[in-house]
Amino acid sequence: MIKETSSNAVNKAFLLKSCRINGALDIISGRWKALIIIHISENTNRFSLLKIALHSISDQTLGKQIKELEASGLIIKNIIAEVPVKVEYQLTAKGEALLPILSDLSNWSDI
Amino acid sequence: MIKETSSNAVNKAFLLKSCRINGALDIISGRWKALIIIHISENTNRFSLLKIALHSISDQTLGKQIKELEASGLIIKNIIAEVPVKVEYQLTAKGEALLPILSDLSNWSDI
DNA sequence: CAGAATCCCTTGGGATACTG
DNA sequence: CAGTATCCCAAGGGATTCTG
Repeated sequence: MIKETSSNAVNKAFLLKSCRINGALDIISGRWKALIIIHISENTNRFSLLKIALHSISDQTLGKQIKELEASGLIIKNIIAEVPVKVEYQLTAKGEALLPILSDLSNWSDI
Repeated sequence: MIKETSSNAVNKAFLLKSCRINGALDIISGRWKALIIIHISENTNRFSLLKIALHSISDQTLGKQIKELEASGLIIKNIIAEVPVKVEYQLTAKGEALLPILSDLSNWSDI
């Protein structure tokens, strides 16, 4: 058994960190995901509103990206039983927590 | 001419911000880019060292990602005229500025 | 209105081999 | 050592059409 040196500990921590960063980037690096999150945070929170806001997106693509964001636990959908049916999306706590990071990224790209 | 209402101003600012976020994500969302930046920041700063650190990467892919990071202004290469030639990469100020954001992302993905 | 089904096409990343 | 050249494949995203 190899003794756990501090170097090993650092490497493990580093490895873990690396994995998490890639995971995080996987979650938000879809072509529209960051934008969708920002829009929802500003109450552009319905399918048709998002479609207008992201004017060059197709139904299909918007649907997919929304689904993936749901699966990642960043947004949840509220189905309001009216006729016609109405659906609103909102950010989860995790989704909210992403907002300041996106803001940092936006500022960073100005450097 | 439409008068510049505060609503318009907000929309413009929002649009600008959106574009920047997508630009930022384009820059760092390559499969290996965040990892390469972190490794270089910890002095894993040569082609062969990076290849070892990212053990499942091919020469070709590593070369491409490095080139794109250079083109984005996140890293620069120092060619040291020895025989055989030696090349070291280092982060630019912009590259350095990305590190805390990547750290935030890493922490965020734990939520 | 809010999507799902199907089909298609571009692109990112990988394998292998070669070079200054 | 530090790459480049060529070729290839899977997958993400788009267009169109259809539905509860």
